[in-house]
Amino acid sequence: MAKQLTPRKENYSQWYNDLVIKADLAENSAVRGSMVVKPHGYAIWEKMQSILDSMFKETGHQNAYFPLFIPKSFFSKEASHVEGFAKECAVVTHYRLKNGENGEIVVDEDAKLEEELIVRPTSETIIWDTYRKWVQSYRDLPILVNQWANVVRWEMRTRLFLRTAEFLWQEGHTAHETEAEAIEEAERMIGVYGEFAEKWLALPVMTGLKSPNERFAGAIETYCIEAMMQDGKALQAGTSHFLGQNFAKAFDVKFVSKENTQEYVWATSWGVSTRLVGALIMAHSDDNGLVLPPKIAPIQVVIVPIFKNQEQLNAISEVAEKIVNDLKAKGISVKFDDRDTQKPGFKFAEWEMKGVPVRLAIGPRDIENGTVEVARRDTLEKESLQLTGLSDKIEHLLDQIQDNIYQKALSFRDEHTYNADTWDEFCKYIENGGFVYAHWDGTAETEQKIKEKTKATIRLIPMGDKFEDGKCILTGNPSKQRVVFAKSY
RNA sequence: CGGGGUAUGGCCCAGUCCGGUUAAGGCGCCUGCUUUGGGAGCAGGAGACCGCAAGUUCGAAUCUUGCUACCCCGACCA
Repeated sequence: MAKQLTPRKENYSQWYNDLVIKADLAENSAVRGSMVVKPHGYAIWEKMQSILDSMFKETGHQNAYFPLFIPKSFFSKEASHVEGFAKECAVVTHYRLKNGENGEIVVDEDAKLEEELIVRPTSETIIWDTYRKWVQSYRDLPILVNQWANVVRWEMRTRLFLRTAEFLWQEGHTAHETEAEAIEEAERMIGVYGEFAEKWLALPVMTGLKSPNERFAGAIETYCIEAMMQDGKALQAGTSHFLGQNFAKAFDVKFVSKENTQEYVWATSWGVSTRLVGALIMAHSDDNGLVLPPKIAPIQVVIVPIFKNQEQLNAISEVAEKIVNDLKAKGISVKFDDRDTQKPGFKFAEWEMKGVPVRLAIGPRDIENGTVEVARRDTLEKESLQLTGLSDKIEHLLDQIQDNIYQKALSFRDEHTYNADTWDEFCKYIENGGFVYAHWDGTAETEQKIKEKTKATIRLIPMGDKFEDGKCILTGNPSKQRVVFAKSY
């Protein structure tokens, strides 16, 4: 079994800390908790972006862009929203620097802004202020808009990928004529996230509702997908919120209905972030580095030539180029690593660290025999294959790897998912790490007490038909449904 | 904001208690030769005013004082 991959410094392997991402923190506290996403890490994010973006468009959404800076006054309009974010906002107070007395650069106190600007922690406020101007009639609805952006949350403690001060994400913000339509939208989008996680990231997720404690600031209902990492902890991988009319009322977004009455619009918002890259890493990696599901891997196949001299390389290149063309024709992304500055063994290790799903090695021996050595990243198995029909086999192999990675994560999750009916059982399961289905009396106080005693929180309340009478694990009060508890990131 | 810890070449770090030649080692980097089917070997080389500021001293990485930054644990959180 892979070692525990918690994002703590003592567990950072080279691949995590240096190859995929580097937290090049400046000496200065201003970039505390920010991250530098290096090219390979960013390529993974770009791939996620392009897939999600097309899924959004298939469900009728369009992209737009709203400002980075939000006037402070916008935040006073929705009470619970500001309460949720006020403690972690970066605030712009001045717009100019000047030379100080010792040749230092100092803030020019004369250049103080009349109204401070908030660097967006999320864009609800500025978007709803804008939507007010866009909506007059039911004919203007729905508004189905998504934004790809960076946001800043001045967290007291940061963790690489999982909780950085600045992160990249997408945030969808929709406005609807009816409550039912908005709820349908929120549920549709959590479904999109779930499908994306399972089919593309090979990441099994549970879908459900957040308890009131864990709900998004300003939301009526928060839907979420939760994934299990290799240490048994839960990671919230995406959320979708039904916002009711809270923001419409706060920002006065009204429309004239078919019946000629003034109505407030119904809203949703939904988002996923670069945290998904962290999820991918922590769910699938092993001691040799990343294990990328083929569908999300920026490079799916790498070809490493083994040669002693230029003539050998030339002969190998000829074969390799044909393979490259065949694979590209099938839409498979492939890299021929013909660097002469590194040895083959080094390249094997390096591409494994980067998680490339399939590696082909071609040496003089293969040239003679008309073969290549095929190595798969997920199982580290190697076999020698004939050149004829190779690209079909690789195409098939990529599918197999995708499926195997998913199945492995799924059985891991199943093996670490329990039903608990007594408090002792509950504590034991939580202690060992994993998801625990248990009865809860539905009160915030009980949830809080359980958190204090065990560090476990309610990750989600399952939706649908899994109702069952029982007694709360802590208080013994009646409960109609089991909820999922786990320790989380 | 509470509690604990750390700061020495690009990276990991020894040395600090008990002050004393040129600040040690490993990784990485550069050059040459030999190598190349799982992270090469040997030889040579470059690279550090020891976090910042003051103080004590003939002499400070080491002792004193102040400051700053970062890390870990908690509250907060995608």
